[in-house]
Amino acid sequence: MPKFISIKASDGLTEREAEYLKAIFNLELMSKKGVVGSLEVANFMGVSCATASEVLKKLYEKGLLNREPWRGVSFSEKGMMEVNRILRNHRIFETYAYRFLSISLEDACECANRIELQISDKIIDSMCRILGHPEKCLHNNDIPRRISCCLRK
Amino acid sequence: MPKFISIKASDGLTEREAEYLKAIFNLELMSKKGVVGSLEVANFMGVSCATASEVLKKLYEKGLLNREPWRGVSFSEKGMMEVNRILRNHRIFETYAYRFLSISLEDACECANRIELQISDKIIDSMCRILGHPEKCLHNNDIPRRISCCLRK
DNA sequence: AACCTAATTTAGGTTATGCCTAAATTTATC
DNA sequence: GATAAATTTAGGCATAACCTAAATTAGGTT
Repeated sequence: MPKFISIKASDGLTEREAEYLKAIFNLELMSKKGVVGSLEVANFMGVSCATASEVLKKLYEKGLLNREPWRGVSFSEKGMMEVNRILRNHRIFETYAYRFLSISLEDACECANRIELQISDKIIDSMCRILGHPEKCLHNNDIPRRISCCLRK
Repeated sequence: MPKFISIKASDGLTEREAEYLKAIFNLELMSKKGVVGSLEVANFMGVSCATASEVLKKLYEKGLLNREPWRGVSFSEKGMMEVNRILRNHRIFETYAYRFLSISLEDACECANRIELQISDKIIDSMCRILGHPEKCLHNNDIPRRISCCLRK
């Protein structure tokens, strides 16, 4: 009879895996080929190629990435949704903290990084509504919408 | 040259260790003896005595608990500060989410549990100020103060 | 004082994450 | 077609969180 129920991270994604997803997202933006290789990920994350390769394989096995071995990875439908959810959480929270809690840009961003995986959809949607469903964050990046929240005509 | 700096949890406390700290806090409140034993912790956390004992020892080694072997543990100065910080974060966030984000009590509490370790002092202090430095949370528990924030005369 | 029991601790083992180096493999280029 | 660069596999290591089984200790009983 455990009286204490432990809280799990989102979707069986570890903190670290989420960081890799964000790395891949950034690299995909910059890259000309439509695909991201393990070396790029390794450099970005500061780990060895072997490690990067393993992680990419694992994220593929979790259905978050498409993978052509020896060529590279790209986001699957599911992976794109996941990374969008994380980016949305980050950017809405950051914007809210800046505008309503008088937190500096850097501090807001730093804290967003730490909670973006754990914070609940309901809270982000509420912040989003209060902010008027903004399209851009403070760094002028797009804020992904959630359909059930952002029905801005 | 890592371009990505990973975010660490507070004070080298793992998520799980923080849960144990909160368990000990609750048990200390309820207990008549001034000390909490491994069996109590084990039951509360839903783990074996052996596991509880190990964790208590580790938290002692980290300076968060006083420990009299074969008798039990209590909070050290440092441990009390840590658990107060966590409770403060939880209770301020929860109250803010309920009052300003129209989140239900249960949802607010559930999310507070997930972010209480990661959220920054600055954000909690800001929420605290906006709430007018409340003394009690929604469950009518005391909200620990931070000196630099809550100078309520 | 010796005993017994219940609580506690130690010892040794398991699984999963996240990393590594070194060795193989494939792709691409000259 | 050889060779260099990128990628992957194989095998290892450390740490977190657990476990069971075996010791150890404290406290109450006779």
